[in-house]
Amino acid sequence: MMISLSRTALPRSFYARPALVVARALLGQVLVHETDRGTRAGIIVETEAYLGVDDLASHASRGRTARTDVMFGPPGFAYVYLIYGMHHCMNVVCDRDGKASAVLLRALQPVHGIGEDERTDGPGRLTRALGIDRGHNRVDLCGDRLYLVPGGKVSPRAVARGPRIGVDYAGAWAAKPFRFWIGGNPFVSRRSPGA
DNA sequence: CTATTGATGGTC
DNA sequence: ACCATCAATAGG
Repeated sequence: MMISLSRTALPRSFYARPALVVARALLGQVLVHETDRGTRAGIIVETEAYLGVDDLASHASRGRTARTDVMFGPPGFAYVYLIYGMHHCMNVVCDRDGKASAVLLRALQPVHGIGEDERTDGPGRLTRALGIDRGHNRVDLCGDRLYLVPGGKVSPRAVARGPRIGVDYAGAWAAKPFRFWIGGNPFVSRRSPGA
């Protein structure tokens, strides 16, 4: 099966919008990674929006550091970091240059190059299944190794929302419904009601 | 089935 | 000291 070429990748203008808009729009799109060992791809079925320096759940709220620098830059780049010493999380930088917002990719529906028994629900499993690690930090998603291509339409009725996972420390920001998933899709993480 | 815990390392 | 996590294990 042939997977789309990079020239069909979503343009930078797709990412140059507020994180909440991009988080919703990412549902149904296809994440593609061209690895040395072949192409791996999956449909995005769960995301979380991180809004900027005021969002206490966002790494950007601690200021611009070597780690968070990419979030403050132009949209359409990957922000990949290691969490709990073991798992990588992949984010997509969005909004305009200078606005530190991003969307965390939390779950995929396997499309190509992913093992039958391999799970893709949860941000750590997602990156492992696609072979994404810290070396992909700052990668341009408008390039030809790691990018997104358009997928099928997701009905607005199918989109579910809820609070983000694991951000209880973020005060009032923790309760805001900034997580999006495709209701009824069996590949969303099991902490998503209606999954 | 749910709840708890241990592994593990970069960031600040 | 703190985590945008996961898998294994213990408990009901």
